[in-house]
Parts: sequence; structure tokens; C-alpha cells
Amino acid sequence: MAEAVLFHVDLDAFYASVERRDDPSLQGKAIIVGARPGSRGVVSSCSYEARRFGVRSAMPIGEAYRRCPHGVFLPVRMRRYLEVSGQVMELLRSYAPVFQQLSIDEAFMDLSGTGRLYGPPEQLGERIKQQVRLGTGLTLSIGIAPNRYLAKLASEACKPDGLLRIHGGEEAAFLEGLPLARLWGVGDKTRQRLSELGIDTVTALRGLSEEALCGAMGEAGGRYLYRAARGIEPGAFSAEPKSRSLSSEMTFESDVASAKTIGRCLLELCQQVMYRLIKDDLSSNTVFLKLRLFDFSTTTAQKTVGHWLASSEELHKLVLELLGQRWDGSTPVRLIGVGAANVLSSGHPVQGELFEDEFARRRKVEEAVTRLRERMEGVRLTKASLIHPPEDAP
DNA sequence: TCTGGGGTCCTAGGACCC
DNA sequence: TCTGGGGTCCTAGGACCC
Repeated sequence: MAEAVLFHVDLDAFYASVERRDDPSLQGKAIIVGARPGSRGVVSSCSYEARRFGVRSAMPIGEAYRRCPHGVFLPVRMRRYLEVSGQVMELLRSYAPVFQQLSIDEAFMDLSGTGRLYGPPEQLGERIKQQVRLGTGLTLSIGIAPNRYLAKLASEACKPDGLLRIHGGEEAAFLEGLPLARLWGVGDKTRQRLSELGIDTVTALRGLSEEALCGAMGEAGGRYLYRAARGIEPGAFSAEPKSRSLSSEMTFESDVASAKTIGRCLLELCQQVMYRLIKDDLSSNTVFLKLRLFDFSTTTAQKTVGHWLASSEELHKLVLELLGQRWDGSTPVRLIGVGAANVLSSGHPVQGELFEDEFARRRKVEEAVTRLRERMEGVRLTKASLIHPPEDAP
């Protein structure tokens, strides 16, 4: 059987590259997309010019400013990035019978058996890169390998604007040279834990039996690492998630201890969550609250009810109950979040407490609000309690 | 340095049922 | 009387990724 051919395609410094393409005067500059300097927030994306000064994604924005004060700091324009991403993904999809988008800026393409149609994979890769460059002005990196996991590592290794193919049989040689942290799925904690076991390289990791790894890292973790170290697809990219969840959260500019302010912001988050459920025709019977306190300690609480959640008021009521269980009313709060878990597409029968027409009635009201919001884009449509100025406002 | 926002998956304990 | 084995669901926390 012919070797499987998987592409992992990854747009380089995506948000920053879109900004540069939309404003050519940014060419050659250190672009840093993310939170406003001086605020609580992080870098979402930065150009390679900025990386030379040590700026990285997820770095606190203040730290990025210290390292690169002459950088161009820009806010995130998610709508624009989604638009450009859509153009690129559409092009990629047209080549691949089996296509899996992983995130806004990366995707897998299964091109096994397309040699006769497209020629050698490396040639096809170059053609795709050129087409994307001409069509959108963006560069991307492509990893080609016999499975998705290796393809992902390959694109990572050849960034930016690269192309790298790993053939079957070359797995060991490729992995040999990689630092442990480059393995997808190995983060800080796992690296530390392995280091305590005397494991600091992929080669050393390969010296451990599957049993030993499972004993040290747990059943699933051990099996994962055993395979990852050998370039065997460890099952890292499931095609369909087991369950879905959806959430909205916000970090306060400075910590808040006012129950009134927190309650009002929670209502707004509940509205956002309910809006998204309805817009995508989804149902959920589980609500969760997330709290991060002044000291960055984080706690969550959740509750499952016997019916589908039908309105943002109901969501808000449940969330306030959870808040009562988790917050003493005076500890300063840094972040609050609200979410729905056990999310399914609607059309499932309504169960339990609420009569069907009562559920339908409430849902109709929410749907009307949703439609209004969509029509009046940019207009703030919100509950009266959110419009009044907060009593504790300056 | 002082840590966003949106997700998925795993673990472990307890409740409950057969 | 003192104890099984499994399965499923729920909950809280944590690791990891983009």
C-alpha cells in the first residue's frame, strides 16, 4: 500500500500578518496584536520582527511593551481574521477530499492517493503556498508526513514560510533532535514531571516502557507519550468532540468586590451565552460559573438541571446560586465567566420540569432578541439593569 | 513578567443503580 | 452481617492548545 500523505497547513503569525497585509506601511515592523498596553491582557499574535525582541504569544502585554517599546501595538480584529481565514480554508478544502480545520489558522488535509492528480506532495505544497500568497498576501508553512501528528510537528519545525516532508522510516531521525517541549501535548507540567524522572529528551523518553510511562503519568497520558515519542499517531486530534461547551468570560480592569457589579456583569455574560446557544440552534442543561480571585486562584461550579435552559434570566438565576456557593461576598474578584456544558444541537425532546409550551414561549422571546441583535449590529441591546450606571462607578 | 478568552480531554471521588 | 463488581452520571480541578 502506498504511504499515507497528510498535510498540516499553518498560517504564519496569522493575526499580525493580516494586519500587515491590510496596511502595507507596517511592512518590516514589529507588530504586536493583543490587549492595549497598560491593561491586563496578553499578546495574541506578533510578527517575526517582534519575536526577535523576545515577544511571544500569551505573554503579558506589559512585558511585551518593555521588551519592544517601539513595536506597533494593535487590537484584535477577530471578524477580519475570520474573513481571511475563511478564504484560505476554502482554497485548501478544494484540494483535499478529507479536510479538518483545527483552528482559525491551521488545518489538516489528507492527500493520500492524489499523486496522479496533483503530482508529488512537495510540488502540490509549493503550489498551495503560492496560491495563498497571490490570493491573500499571506505566507504559510506546510508539514507533510504519513500521519497528522508528524505533519503537525513538521510544519512547526519549518516555520515561517517553510515546507518539510517526513517520509515513513524517517520518524526516529526527525524526533531525535527535538526538545521534549516541541512534542504536541507536552506542556510545562509534563516536561517538569518527566524531568524529575530524569527524562529530558525524546530519545530518553523512548527508553521508557509503556507500562512505566502509564505508571508515572496516568493511563491516558502514558499511552499518549509512548506513541508520541515514536511518531505514531497518538490520537491527539479527534474529529468529533465528545461533548461541547460554550462560554463567555471577562477580566476586570481592576479587582471587584461589589456583589452588585458582579451580578450585573454575570447577567451580561448569561445573555451572551444564551445568544450564542440560540444563534447556533443549540440546547444545554448544564450551566457553570468560573471565578478567578485577586490571587489568581480559580474555581468553577456547575449545575445540571432536568430541562433545557430556556432564557438568560434562568441562566442568571442559576449562576447567582452558584456564586453564593463559591464566593464569600468580599474577596476581590479578578475574572468571572459563565458557560453552558452538555451542549447538543436542538431538536431533542424537551424534558422535565418545564411544560413544553412554557419552554417554547421563553425560547421565543430569546429568539426575538437574538434576531433583533443581528439586525441592529453595533446597537447595544441589553437588559435595563445593565444600562443604569453602576452605583459604585467613579 | 504577572499572567486573555475560548475551547477539549483526563482524573478522581461520590451518588446511585442493578 | 459486612461486603461485590460494574456502569453511568455528576462535579471540581488541572493540563494543554491556539
